[in-house]
Amino acid sequence: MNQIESIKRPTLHEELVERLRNLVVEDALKPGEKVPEKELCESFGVSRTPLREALKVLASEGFIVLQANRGARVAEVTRAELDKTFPVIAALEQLAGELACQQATDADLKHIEARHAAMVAAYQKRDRKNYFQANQDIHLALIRAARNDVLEGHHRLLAGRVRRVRFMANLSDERWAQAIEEHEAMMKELRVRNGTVLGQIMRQHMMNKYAAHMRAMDANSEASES
Amino acid sequence: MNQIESIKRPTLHEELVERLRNLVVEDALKPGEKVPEKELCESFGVSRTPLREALKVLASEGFIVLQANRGARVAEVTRAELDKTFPVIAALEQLAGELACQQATDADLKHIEARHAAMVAAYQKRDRKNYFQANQDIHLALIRAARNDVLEGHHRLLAGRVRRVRFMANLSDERWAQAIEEHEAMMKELRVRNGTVLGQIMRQHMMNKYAAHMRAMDANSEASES
DNA sequence: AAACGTAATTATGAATTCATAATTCAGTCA
DNA sequence: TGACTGAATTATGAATTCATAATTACGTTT
Repeated sequence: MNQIESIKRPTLHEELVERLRNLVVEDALKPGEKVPEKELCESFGVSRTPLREALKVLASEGFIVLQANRGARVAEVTRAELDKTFPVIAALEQLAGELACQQATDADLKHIEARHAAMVAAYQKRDRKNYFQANQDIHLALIRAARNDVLEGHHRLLAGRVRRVRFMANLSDERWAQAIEEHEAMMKELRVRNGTVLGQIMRQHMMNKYAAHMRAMDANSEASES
Repeated sequence: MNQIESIKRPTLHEELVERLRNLVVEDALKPGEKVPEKELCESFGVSRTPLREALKVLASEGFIVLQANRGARVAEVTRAELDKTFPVIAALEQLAGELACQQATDADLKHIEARHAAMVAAYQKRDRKNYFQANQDIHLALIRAARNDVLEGHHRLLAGRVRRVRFMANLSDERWAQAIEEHEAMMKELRVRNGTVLGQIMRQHMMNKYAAHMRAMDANSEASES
């Protein structure tokens, strides 16, 4: 009998890790804010034990910070931390690009082509929402196509840490156009399965994205300081 | 008043994470083995609560595997997993090499030179123990010199996962000589702070190490099967 | 004797309880 | 009035307790 659909009743703490991480990534819990242990227990209808287990895991993933006897706070995403994180993400994306060219199935390529077309269409309509969605799909699909779950896991963690920043990224027209060009170049290399070059482009693409975010952040903080 | 030496009394579960991880990495707890919750509690003199919190963290780091209602087992390090892990480590080492050339202090360089000399000396005496130690020091120092704690953290996790394999690696004479050559090449680039090339060499060095391990493993399993 | 089913035991997940560190707040004194 | 002291309150870390799932042991049946 083949696994119909293995009945998975995840344990409470696993469920909680998922849901709490979403609260952080989705920005329902704001950076620096205290994680209200008691209220979360009540709203989830669980006792403190599994919730605290989940907090320990979230802390080891870097989403929250534990202070002994002083509870948990949502980790701040500082400029310094972004400076450390983006290069690592970029390096992983490079590897993903290389592996994807070796490992991707025809179905993978087809799917990525489709999402790429959708992304370009969204760009032409200046439809930010669908652009972001398609963009994210493409990056995820490329990671997946690399068929390396260790890579995928570490990438997901790091990407989660900076997701908030990506959300608020209101990209400039120039950067938007440049991003599209970079994606076109990526598709070109992916089609001929040139992993080395695709990897290089993906890495550079991520670093450009990073630089654009930093410029936007600096501009913002200057504006608010004036 | 400047922090004299902030009194850090780590919480029990933090302490436990450290010590349990060491048990796994140092191979005191063997892969596939059940993690004896009760006995560990007794030997550490703590209750189940902090120990189980620690287990959750170890699981999220991939060192152990939790099965609902069936306890924890030490994660197996399968061939498939090594195939996934080494390329990621290699990619991170490449980044480390690049950053180290930008960020390393003179003290860093001096320290690495010293450890390199010690490693070569150990090689000439065919002193495996000191060779391994110096080798590990060099890799760690290069990572540290990159001054990127996100990179360092992820590298440490991944390296921990495969440490066991590295231990049992009884490297061949040819591979040993080749490794020394690669290290010489690394030092050459580090001295002139050529990050791009150092990164490439470090990545390739790690992949060669991986290939050597795989050959050794295959040879071993063939031998035991015959 | 082997295989199945059932009861007893054990181990696990989660709730609760307990001890103590941190915080709040009231009262005192400068 | 404002800063400091110390009691009261709250929150946190850890131990204990409880309910239940999993495993083992045992007896029955073929």
